[in-house]
Amino acid sequence: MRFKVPEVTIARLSLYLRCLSDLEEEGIEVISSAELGKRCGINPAQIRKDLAYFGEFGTRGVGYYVKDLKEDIKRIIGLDKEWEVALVGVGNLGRALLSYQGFKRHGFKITAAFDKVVDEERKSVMPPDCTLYHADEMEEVIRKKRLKIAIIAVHYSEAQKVADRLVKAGIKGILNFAPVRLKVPKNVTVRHIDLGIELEVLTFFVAAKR
Amino acid sequence: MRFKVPEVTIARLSLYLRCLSDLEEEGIEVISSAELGKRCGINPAQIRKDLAYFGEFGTRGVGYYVKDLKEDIKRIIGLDKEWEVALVGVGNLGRALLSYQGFKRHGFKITAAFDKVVDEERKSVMPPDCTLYHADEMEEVIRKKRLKIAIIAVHYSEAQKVADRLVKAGIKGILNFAPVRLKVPKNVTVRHIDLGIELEVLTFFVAAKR
DNA sequence: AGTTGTGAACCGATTCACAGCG
DNA sequence: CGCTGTGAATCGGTTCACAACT
Repeated sequence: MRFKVPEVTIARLSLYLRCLSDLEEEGIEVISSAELGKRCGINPAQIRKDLAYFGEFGTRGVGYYVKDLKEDIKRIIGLDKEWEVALVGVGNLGRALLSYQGFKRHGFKITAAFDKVVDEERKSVMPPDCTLYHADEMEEVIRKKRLKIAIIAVHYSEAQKVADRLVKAGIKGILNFAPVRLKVPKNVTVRHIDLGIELEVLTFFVAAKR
Repeated sequence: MRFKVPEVTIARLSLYLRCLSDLEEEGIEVISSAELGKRCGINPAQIRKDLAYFGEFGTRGVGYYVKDLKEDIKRIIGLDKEWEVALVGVGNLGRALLSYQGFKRHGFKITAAFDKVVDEERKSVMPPDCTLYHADEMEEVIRKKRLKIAIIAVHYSEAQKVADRLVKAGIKGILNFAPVRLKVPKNVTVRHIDLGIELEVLTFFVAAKR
């Protein structure tokens, strides 16, 4: 890609990808940006601009070939191979993530989980391809397995420390569920999922409507 | 408030709130926007602008009184009272949310959970103040309890139907974990948490760095 | 004719820079 | 003097509108 691509563009590509999968299942082979836009609630010009960051994928006068565009977007995002992911923190949230079936569909697999406690209960919730390690082994396992993406699901008081260790071990992308803004080098990407903030935003708009 | 407030502003207020709580615990009584900005990684002018939507809270030449500002922001967001929340879907994710302790700290309490299946296993994971109802009772319970905020944690194929029912029952704010963009009337606020998209954004930026 | 790809216009949010005030 | 509050400048992303192309 020639220029800096905004994160929202990638988020939308991911959205288009899902929509294209649906279209494929419905047996639709060609789609215009106008129609795709209607389906996923995005302005058609926006769709064309998003794709333009990466090349030309459409046929003028026709539209986009669903199957081709789907493959192209997969390749752009980097979903043409499976990604192994590390999970740090096997509490309630961690367990929910471990049993979340959606990951596989997207080509992600949690292959290593870390916790300060390694007991039978936790071991029993591990899916087939995932091993539970003690937190002390984090750097070693991540290096050995060459993992690049990690999910932080620990208490917020630990999150920054965990992030520092992950980065040192070679992790380049972090999905953080702890309610703290992690500080990481710029060559590492972080996405924050903060339930508190989400709920408070809702609260404000609900409370305002009166 | 005089004008339309962007959602990001509220998200940041929520962030400031946390930071102010920390400051309070540390015994710091006054803080400048510059210092607060450094702490939570936000430009100081941004902080002042965000607050300016709602009034004047600082003292020129001094800064902001931590305790006062904290209370003011709480009041602005609508956190001066406790919010009862409905949860739809008691699968893995739903259970994780039920046991998530962070809600209380923010003044949220899940008081009603709904699922198509009402069994002993599910009942056993209910926290003290929360009752499990059959999905059929959704509208009735929400109306009776006057709930305004709901969390959707059902399969994506059900999510839009659930949303429609919630809106009809009087819900004004929805936190949606299902990977579909919900269509709701404009007087209803939706926040989407989409793990697939988050991971794919990470993937892109990680894959790009090579 | 129909739809893409894209420069130009637009819009909203962020940052700057300073006047205003304690 | 120092820091807030804010108008003006800037930036980045979205939408428009049309030329280019099939």
